Amino acid sequence: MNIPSSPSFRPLYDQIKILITQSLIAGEWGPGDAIPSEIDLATRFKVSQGTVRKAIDELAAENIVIRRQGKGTFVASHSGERSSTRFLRISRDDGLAEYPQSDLLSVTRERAPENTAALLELRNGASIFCIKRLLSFEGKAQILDEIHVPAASFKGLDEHVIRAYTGSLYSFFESHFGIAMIRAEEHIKAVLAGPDEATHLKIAEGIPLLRIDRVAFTYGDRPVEWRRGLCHTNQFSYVTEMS
Amino acid sequence: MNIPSSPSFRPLYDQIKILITQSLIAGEWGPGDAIPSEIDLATRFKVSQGTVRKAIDELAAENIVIRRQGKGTFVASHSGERSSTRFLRISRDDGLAEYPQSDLLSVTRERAPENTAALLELRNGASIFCIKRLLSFEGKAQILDEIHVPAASFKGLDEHVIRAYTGSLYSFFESHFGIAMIRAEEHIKAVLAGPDEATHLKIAEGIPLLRIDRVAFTYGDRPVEWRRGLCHTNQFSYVTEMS
DNA sequence: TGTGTTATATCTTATATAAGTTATATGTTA
DNA sequence: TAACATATAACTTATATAAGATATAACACA
Repeated sequence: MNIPSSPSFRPLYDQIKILITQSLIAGEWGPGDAIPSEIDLATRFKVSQGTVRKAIDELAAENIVIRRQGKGTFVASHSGERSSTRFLRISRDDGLAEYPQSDLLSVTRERAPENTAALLELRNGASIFCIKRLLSFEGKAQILDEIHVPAASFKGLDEHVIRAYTGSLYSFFESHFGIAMIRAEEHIKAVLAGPDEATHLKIAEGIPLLRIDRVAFTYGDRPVEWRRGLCHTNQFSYVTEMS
Repeated sequence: MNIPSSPSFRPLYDQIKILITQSLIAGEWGPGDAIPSEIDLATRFKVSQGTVRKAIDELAAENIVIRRQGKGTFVASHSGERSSTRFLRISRDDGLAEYPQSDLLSVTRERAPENTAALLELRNGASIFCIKRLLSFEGKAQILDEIHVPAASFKGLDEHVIRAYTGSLYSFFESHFGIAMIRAEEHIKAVLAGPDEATHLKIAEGIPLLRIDRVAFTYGDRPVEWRRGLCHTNQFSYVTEMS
């Protein structure tokens, strides 16, 4: 029990939310799975259905779970048609965002420099994987990505397993490593294409690009990926909404 | 009443939400005002407090109203410390986002070209105001803005009234024209500084800039502003979050 | 192929208690 | 008396429970 007004006071529904999140962390239910019904959870946690409901409502608002009337509540996943573009904010100026073609350039194992280690909350020099890839829309290269993940959490990752997988990278992370990305922060700047970008994106040096830095988090706000994307925005835009 | 399963079926709380929104459109309560208490609204709309609560919950989630325990529920406003940076996604690489200094360059009355008219849902050639300004952080010019609003909704806008106002532009729009911005969509590209940008931002031509196109909406998803910002991202980033 | 059953989330109402805010009344003290 | 502190009351939203009706989906079975 919790004493109201005590410094550590949390409403019941918030405690339930934490308990559900802990089960997600523990892997009791994986991405795509149905979690127990509201009534079952209410029984399990010895609270009313309404309290469970409020907890699930908040998790649904954060896109951690998906509610489907009549079916149940499911752990959010990056697999599936709609989910694959959930974290992809680049779309064609004229129309809709289709998932791009991904071409793997390299997968290397490296030691995390200070900056990367700090962002991923690792110690300096921790082992990380660095994935380089090229995203193309309709055959035209648009985004050059450099993706860093802690090796400890992605054991067994190499070029072959990535190539063998068809689908988005986050969907791959889910199915092979049980790591679900639920939130990301991006910092965007405008930069000029250097020799490397020019080669891969088949553009001239000095063309302006978006440099999109992202830190992605899994359950419990644990950072598990840092990436830098260089994006050619000739016929594409980075789209976002605010309120 | 509403027949469930009919094509136009809306849950009660959603209908209440629409009614509250209509009162906002009608100006029954302006930005910063308290709306009636949940119990008062429940009486007025002849539904239970819980239903009103759910409607207000959603409006609060959309940042249309702000709930304050013990005080009441207030119409969201761009006035005030925290609110002024609500739509400002540019922040210093090292730290927090302070509200920048604004230097007005010009205010002109123009005829909306096709593109602008479409975005603002006006007829071609409709009268619009065009505001040009420069935003500076700590004395350093960073963003060159070109802002377009329909003249019909912003009667009496001119250089003098803008200059006379201290505070954010959206706060000004609220207090002088009763127009509250509640949502915005942005499309971002990387471009090169041209002569005009170079002059105002005090940079060389060819420096990469973010080009941020925004359409902002008021109650009922009515577009009332289109702006293009050109932003120098040497020491600043465009920051965004997704989930 | 239907048709009913069951399980799920969703919606609506009702009630009660907790907790934050403000104004007012009531002291208490200088 | 005047200034200040404290208690109380009245209002607000926030939290929690309960119960019933409805919408949607899946499945068993005739």
